[in-house]
Amino acid sequence: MPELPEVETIRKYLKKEILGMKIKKIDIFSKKQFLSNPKEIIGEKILALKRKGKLLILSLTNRKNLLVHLKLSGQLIWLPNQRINYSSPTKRVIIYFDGGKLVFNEPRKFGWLRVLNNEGLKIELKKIGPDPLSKKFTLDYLEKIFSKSKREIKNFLLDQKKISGLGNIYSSEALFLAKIHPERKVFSLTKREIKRLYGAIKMVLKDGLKYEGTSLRYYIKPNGTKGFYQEHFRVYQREGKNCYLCSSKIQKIKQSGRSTFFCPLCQKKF
DNA sequence: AATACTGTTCGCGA
DNA sequence: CTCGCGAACAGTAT
Repeated sequence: MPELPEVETIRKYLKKEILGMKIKKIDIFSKKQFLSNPKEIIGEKILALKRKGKLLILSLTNRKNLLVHLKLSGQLIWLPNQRINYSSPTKRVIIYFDGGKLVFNEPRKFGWLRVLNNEGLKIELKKIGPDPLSKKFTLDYLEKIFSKSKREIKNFLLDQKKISGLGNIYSSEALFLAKIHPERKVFSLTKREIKRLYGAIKMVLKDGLKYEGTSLRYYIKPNGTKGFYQEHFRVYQREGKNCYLCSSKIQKIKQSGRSTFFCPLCQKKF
C-alpha cells in the first residue's frame, strides 16, 4: 500500500493531532512488529513528525525516534478520546496520548515500529536513497545513478537504496508520464529521457499527495477516510483500457514478479 | 477447492 | 558489488 504520498499524507494528518503530545502508554498485540522496548519512549513528547521515503519518523524529547514502516497493509488511525466505539481485529499496536490513541492496524503483519536514538536513526537513513521531494534529489544525482546500472528502469525505480519513496503504483505512473518503456535498461536512457523522468517522478508524487494518496485495499488516512488518487491512474490497473493520450490498449507485464502497466505506443521500447 | 493475486523489503545464492 | 527470487503474512479474486 503506502508509498511516499500515502506516508506523507499520514504524517501531515498526524502532525495536527499529536505534535507536542506525551506518550502515556503502549499496548502491543503483535510482539514481532514492535522491535524495541516500549519503555524507551513512555512519558516522552512528540517533538516533530518527519519522513524519508516510506518511513515515518516521530522524533521524541529524549533524543529518540519512533520509526514506523507500514509495508503493504499498515494503517495508522487516530482516535480522539471522545471516539471510543472503534475496534479492529487486526490492531497490532496502540499508542496512548493525553488526547486520544493512535492505532497501528496491519492485517498482513509485515510492518513494524522500532525505536532508534538520533545516531542510530542517522545510520538507518543513510541506507536509503534521497527522497524525491527533498533537495538532495537532483537531476545530476539521477544521471549519476542511472549511468551505471544494467537493470530495467521499472525495477530500478523500486530500489529504495537508490531513490526512496516510489512503489509499484507511482513508478508505473511516472514512466508513463515520462514516455519511457518500463523494460528499458537504465544506462540506455538519454539525457532528455532522464530529465523527463526526473520531472515525472516529482509530478506523480505531488499529484498523489494532492489527492491524499491511493486507496486500493487497505490504505486510509488517520481520520478513517480514503485517498482518491486511484481515480486518477493513467496506467496502473488499467490493463486493456484505452490510453488517455493515444487510445492504445494499456498493457500489463511482470517484472521481477511484480505487475507493471504501460502504454505500448506512448512508451516505445526502441 | 486450489491457485494466484496484492501497495514492501530482506536475505540468500548466482 | 549487483540482481532476481522467495519468504515473511493475510485476505480476496479467479
